Amino acid sequence: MPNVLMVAEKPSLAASLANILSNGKSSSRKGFNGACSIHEWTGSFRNQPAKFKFTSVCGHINGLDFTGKYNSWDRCDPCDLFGAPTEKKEATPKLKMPAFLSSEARGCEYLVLWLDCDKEGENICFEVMDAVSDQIRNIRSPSVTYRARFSAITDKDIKHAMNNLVQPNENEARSVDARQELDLRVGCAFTRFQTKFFQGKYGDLDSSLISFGPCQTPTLGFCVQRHDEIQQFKPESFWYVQVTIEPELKLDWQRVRIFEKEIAMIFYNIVKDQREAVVEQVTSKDSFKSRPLALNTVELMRCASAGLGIGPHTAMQIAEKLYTQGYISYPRTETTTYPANFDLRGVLKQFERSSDYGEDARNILNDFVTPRKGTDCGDHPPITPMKLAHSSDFDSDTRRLYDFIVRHFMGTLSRDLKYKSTTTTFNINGETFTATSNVLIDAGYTKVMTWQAFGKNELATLFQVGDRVKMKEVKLIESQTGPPSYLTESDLISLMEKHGIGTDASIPVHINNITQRNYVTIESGRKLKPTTLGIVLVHGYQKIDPELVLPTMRSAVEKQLNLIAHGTADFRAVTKHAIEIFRLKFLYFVKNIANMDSLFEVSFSSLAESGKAHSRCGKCRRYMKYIQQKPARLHCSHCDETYVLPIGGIARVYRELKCPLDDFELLAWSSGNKGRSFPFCPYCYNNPPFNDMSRASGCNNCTHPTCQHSLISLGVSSCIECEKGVLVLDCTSSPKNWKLGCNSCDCIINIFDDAVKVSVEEDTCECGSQLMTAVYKQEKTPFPDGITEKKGCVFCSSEFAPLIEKHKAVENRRLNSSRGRGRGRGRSHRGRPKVPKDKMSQLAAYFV
DNA sequence: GCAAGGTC
Repeated sequence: MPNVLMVAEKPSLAASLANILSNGKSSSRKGFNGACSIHEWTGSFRNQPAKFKFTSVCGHINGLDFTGKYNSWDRCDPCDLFGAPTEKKEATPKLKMPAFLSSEARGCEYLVLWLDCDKEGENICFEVMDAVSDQIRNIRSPSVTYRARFSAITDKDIKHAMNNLVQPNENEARSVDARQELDLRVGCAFTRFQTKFFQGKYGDLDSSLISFGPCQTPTLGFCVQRHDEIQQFKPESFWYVQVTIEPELKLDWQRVRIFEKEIAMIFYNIVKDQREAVVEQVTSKDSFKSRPLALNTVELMRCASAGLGIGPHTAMQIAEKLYTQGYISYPRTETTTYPANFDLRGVLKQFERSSDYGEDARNILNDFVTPRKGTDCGDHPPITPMKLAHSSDFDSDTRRLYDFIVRHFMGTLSRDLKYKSTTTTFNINGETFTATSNVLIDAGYTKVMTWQAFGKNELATLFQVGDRVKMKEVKLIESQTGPPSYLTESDLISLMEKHGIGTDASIPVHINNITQRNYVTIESGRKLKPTTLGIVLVHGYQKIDPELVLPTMRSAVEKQLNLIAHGTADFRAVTKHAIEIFRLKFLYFVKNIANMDSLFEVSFSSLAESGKAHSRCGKCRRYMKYIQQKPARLHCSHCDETYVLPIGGIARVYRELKCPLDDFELLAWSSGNKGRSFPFCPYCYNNPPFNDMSRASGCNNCTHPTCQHSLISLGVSSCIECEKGVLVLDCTSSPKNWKLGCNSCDCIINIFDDAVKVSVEEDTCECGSQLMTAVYKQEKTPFPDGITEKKGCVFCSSEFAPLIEKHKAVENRRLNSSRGRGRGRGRSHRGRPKVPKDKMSQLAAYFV
């Protein structure tokens, strides 16, 4: 019997598709990666009996990244990224997706791809084929691999797809490859360039990363555009005639308002001395407010933000949780219409006995209305409740979001809100005024969606044509137009959706990004207010190349990519062309960065004027400034050079000692009390002097043969906790505290408390460690017979044992040492490197 | 330390 492997885009879909195709007769087991399940049954394939295996991936198997040095910010020019080699890497290594798929494909003859029917899904099809090609022969053959095309997760649609299998569309898949490549190259090049440029110049930038992206930047652009409208807004005065009649009712003027005072005065004079208003016309009409469409992701995010004050990122996290706990259906969908066979009543019935929703649910069941027809995007059914929850099941936000989903669902099955609108027209000496009265006829869906309830404004009196109504007061009122408010998050989501910026799944990510990067802040009412940094960036792009921030940029790129998807253009040609355009844009941006910089200059303070004098520069001997804001840096304003410092912790001046190589004053970095610490030279830290010393190294990694702070002078033994580290004597807080610190991991061993001097000797113990000497004052010596100085091994000498803090770890090492010794000595990077005989020739070889 | 797109 042939074996057929079928793969869906996510575990939940594999389960429901298997259930449909097996008529509920599949058996399930968990896959070895812990995330995916396999559903198996026997059925028929191409008119013969076959064994089916249905499993899934978790989205993309691979992601795109640069190779080797192109991932380093320091080892390549951002401009090189437009031509740098790239490679596919496992998107989530811990899922072991390729290995999992390959293992499940063993023994299978056929592959049927049930990935989502969009371009990303088509791309994942080829990722899956690639992953199983070592198990299934001729994977590219149209009689081996099939593609199921389905537009709804219904019995009928899925079985129809199974009976009408087609082939995966390579063009669509390639268009996604092109998008990935373009986004990677453009995003990383711009991000690295502008981050380095501005961080190297300004001390008070409140962002450790100044990112650029084809989605996040236009998203920020929307927020800044509104900010600009507010800034440019000029209030205008206007006037209107306000008539109050008896009984107390203010009428609406047909001219609404007039922007010239003199003209407004003319109308005021016409009306002001009148005593009566004559009713000219009374018209009534029935009006409706539509019940909502079934709920999709974007609408859920909009409502959560605008109605519940829950941001889209959080809203989706909560929805995800509600989904995995079985309270709601799958929360990521664009579809706003219920499938034909959806058991709407069945869902409602679950709420019949609820104290919160019972009465409404029963009313709706008794007066069932067919829901409105929305759009079927062929992905997932709309978001609906799946089972009744008790309010004690959830925290406050979860409860509110669940309540919204339940009420929205019931709202879609309710009647429209119906009301009667009556407009009365008054004539006052030739000027027309009106009064409108709305009378509720049927609250409809607002009975459940109470926040949309109808604000009544029924008139106390009903008028008839010909009535003469007594006027109480006439006023000429002056007012001013007001500026628009900042963009609400809900407005922003709508704008992104309209311009095709991001997808339902990535919209919250982009909004989150621009807040995390300090480009916008979220104000009350979830309004997005751009920060100085956000404003300056967008204005800068507008000065240099407005297309970089235009919302149409994304759709223009999509248009190019669609040429690939439709097979009308070659993948290589389109990608090459698009990359070249952005490369030129990048070069132009770099060349004209001064235009953006002039805006930064006004808003931020330069490194030279921020920070405080700290330690001396080795080149000019002047004091450099210490900028503590992240990322911490030293800046020499005379040499106009910036040196980055270790992340976190503090870097203090280390006894005014100097690096023998470059004359820079040494600093002692410390991550905090009892934490890691080491001395370092700020110049060497940024520009490693030796080939075997990597960037961002302290003196404890320096192979200078004679400097008293180097690894050569102070290294004691290989680390007891990690593979490649060396324990180095750390004197930075001596004589208060002596310790051995690993130059690679976090391992710290406190030694020789109260000693006045500790040193590392030239000779070694038989265990391979360097011998050490500890000197104490007479009154504090721990050694017997009043001896104040002793030489020995921190691991082997019995009189040292009580003076070493990390006994347990040390013991472990002892146990290991006999095993590890030979190995350790043989490897040059382990243990303390031997001091070379000819120091000068060794030194010469080290210099780059 | 970078993008955007899937999804866990």
